[in-house]
Amino acid sequence: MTGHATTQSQPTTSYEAAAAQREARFLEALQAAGLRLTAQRRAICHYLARTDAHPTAQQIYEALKPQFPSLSLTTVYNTLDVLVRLGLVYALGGAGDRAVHYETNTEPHINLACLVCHRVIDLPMPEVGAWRSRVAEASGFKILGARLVYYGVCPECQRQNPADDNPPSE
Amino acid sequence: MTGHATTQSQPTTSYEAAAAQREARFLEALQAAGLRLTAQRRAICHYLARTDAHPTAQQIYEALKPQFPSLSLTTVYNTLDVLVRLGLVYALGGAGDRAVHYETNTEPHINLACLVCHRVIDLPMPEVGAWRSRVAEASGFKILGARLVYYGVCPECQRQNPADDNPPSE
DNA sequence: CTCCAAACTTGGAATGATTCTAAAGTATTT
DNA sequence: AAATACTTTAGAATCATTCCAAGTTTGGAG
Ligand SMILES: [Mn+2]
Ligand SMILES: [Mn+2]
Ligand SMILES: [Zn+2]
Ligand SMILES: [Zn+2]
Repeated sequence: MTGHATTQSQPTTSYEAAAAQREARFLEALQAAGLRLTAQRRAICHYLARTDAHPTAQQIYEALKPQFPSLSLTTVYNTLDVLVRLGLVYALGGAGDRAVHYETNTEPHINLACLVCHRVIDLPMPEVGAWRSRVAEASGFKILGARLVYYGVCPECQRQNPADDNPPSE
Repeated sequence: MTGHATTQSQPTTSYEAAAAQREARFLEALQAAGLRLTAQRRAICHYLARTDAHPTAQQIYEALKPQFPSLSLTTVYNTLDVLVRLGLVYALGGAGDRAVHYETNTEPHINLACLVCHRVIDLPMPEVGAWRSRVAEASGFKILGARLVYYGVCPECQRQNPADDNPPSE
């Protein structure tokens, strides 16, 4: 949408277009699953469609609370559960903190979790695309999501703790 | 060891030989890290070197408790932390239960976690071997472990709950 | 061999993310 | 409008994991 394409679609616009599309996919899937599109669910999908930060339930809650004071953390958990069960969002597990980080980027990639600063970044990796179906076929599993994560210490944190050779474990 | 090789090493023997070798690697690494080889750590390494079941801390504790009544769950956690920090064991995260499952198989493979029965099985995948270093190089991360997991429903659990389309999420 | 300090283990208490529950709110259907 | 089916919400309950203080064990110095 908004595809003026004067010379090239502006970064901002193209980003928002992609986000909107992703959000629409979420909402359609919820609807298709027979669920209602409540304001809470919309807000959460809106947020998820626009982050690449692998947030925790708590982070989503805090981000939305100001604009949506009645929102409850339980609803965030419930909605994430639904989205994970529909395979729209992946549950990645902890990153040094004890909270589950969620992932909305279903493009083939590997995640890198820093056990020190608890950030998770993406590393594109097209080869990964082939695995899912291969794994499903080879195992007979009904696959709902993936957790493709390498964990360790990011470059920044390595610089800040050159001596410390003992970061937390999970 | 025990390499009689009458005609071929017996399955049992070869399995035990591999396990013993893996255990030795654990113990050597602990020692190399300047840590003491206590009876508790030995017991835990012995157990880990011989399972392919991706156990939780609690499961390890319960398995060892009868033979080692004084063992404490805290020690199991502490030892797992050490092993994870040394990169000898990987922390895989939950499998439908809320507990972290640990992994001792450092051969390149993908894990499949069943969200219903909470079992995790291995799927060999040699290609995976190349990533770790590739990922490290591309990102600058110091990598300590991996969590290469697809989660869903195993064939057995699919059979038992044919109708149920809604397994738990994490 | 004896003694000391450092390294370890242990049981119990504390933490805190996630789950559960019951009550109240909202949409949908009759 | 009333009944019904879904949802949200606040607060309590869980329970895996972490923290802590105290008691043990270990390796080495003397
Ligand atoms: Mn990602
Ligand atoms: Mn495995
Ligand atoms: Zn970091
Ligand atoms: Zn199963």
